[in-house]
Amino acid sequence: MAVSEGLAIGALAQRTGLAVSAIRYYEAQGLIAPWRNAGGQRRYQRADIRRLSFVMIAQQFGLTLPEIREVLSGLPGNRTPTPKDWQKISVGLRSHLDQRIDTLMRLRDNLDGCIGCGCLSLPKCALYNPDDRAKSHGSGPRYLMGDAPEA
Amino acid sequence: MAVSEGLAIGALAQRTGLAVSAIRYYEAQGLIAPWRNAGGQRRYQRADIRRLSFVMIAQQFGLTLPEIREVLSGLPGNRTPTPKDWQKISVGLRSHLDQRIDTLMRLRDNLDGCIGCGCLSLPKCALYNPDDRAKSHGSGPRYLMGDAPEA
DNA sequence: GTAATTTCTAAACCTAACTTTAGGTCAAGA
DNA sequence: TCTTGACCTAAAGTTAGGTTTAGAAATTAC
Repeated sequence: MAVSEGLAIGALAQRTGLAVSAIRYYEAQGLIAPWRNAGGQRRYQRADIRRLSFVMIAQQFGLTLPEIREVLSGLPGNRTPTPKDWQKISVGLRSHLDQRIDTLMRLRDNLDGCIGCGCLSLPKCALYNPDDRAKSHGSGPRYLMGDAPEA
Repeated sequence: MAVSEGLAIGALAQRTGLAVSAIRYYEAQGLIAPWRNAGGQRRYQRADIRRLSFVMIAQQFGLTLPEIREVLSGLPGNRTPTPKDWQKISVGLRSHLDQRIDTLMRLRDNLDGCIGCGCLSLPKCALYNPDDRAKSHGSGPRYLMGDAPEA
């Protein structure tokens, strides 16, 4: 009944649509930091709903959890973030997204060229060296093109 | 010295830039089918260089290995694929790529709206329900939005 | 006051796309 | 022929992003 006992993890899960296990996992990854009540259970602020929403959106944009943590570190630590604060860090997302779109459009253009010439033969094909490393740490052949482990 | 003893796996690896282990893995996934020489070693056709190139390119486009296998099944099985054959299956890639670009552009537009309003609060935010399931089986919260396991 | 929920931690499991390791076989050059 | 380097298989390890399980403690509901 107290105004500010905070949300239990289950309640936060319901509000965000995330699984309880996912929320705990995000905490382990440093994306969210609840406090503990007397019994050792996690309690969250209402602002954390928004924080997790941001995490989910950033994921749709293709950011990894470490990247999202980085972006979130742009929020003030000493007070509840304002809409202005959120807008500020959202701008970073926008440029990330722009880059991804650029990359894909470049790939598409190259593919158009290749459909025309039927090449697809290495190393002549332009598709083969789209000169961006955007995909470098995703899936796909792990050590392709200079991304090899040391030694 | 025979004209057609085929490429050993190491040679194919060098031509494509793939790791030997990756090529064996692709075989296990049904993406490529070498024959065996008398000693049981894998031998490849020169056309397989192009086949693996296609695999790598399709991966950059975001296709999974099963999807790539599916696309490759559009090639003739009884003869070496011609440039025309490659062009034919490349068209499918083009539409896949178009979809991905569309999705991202839609996300970007929504983000622009959200930067304006500072919302990011569920479930009002448009970013939250970009009404496409493109991301559904990628990474991210696994059972988000109706993608739950049975029972 | 007790039963039913929630929550807790730690550790194991999951998928995709590979790599690494271990123990042995094949092939090519001197 | 002998030796080195390439190749073989099967199984285990890796990373990201979580989920599942097990056993115990806290909370809530009646």
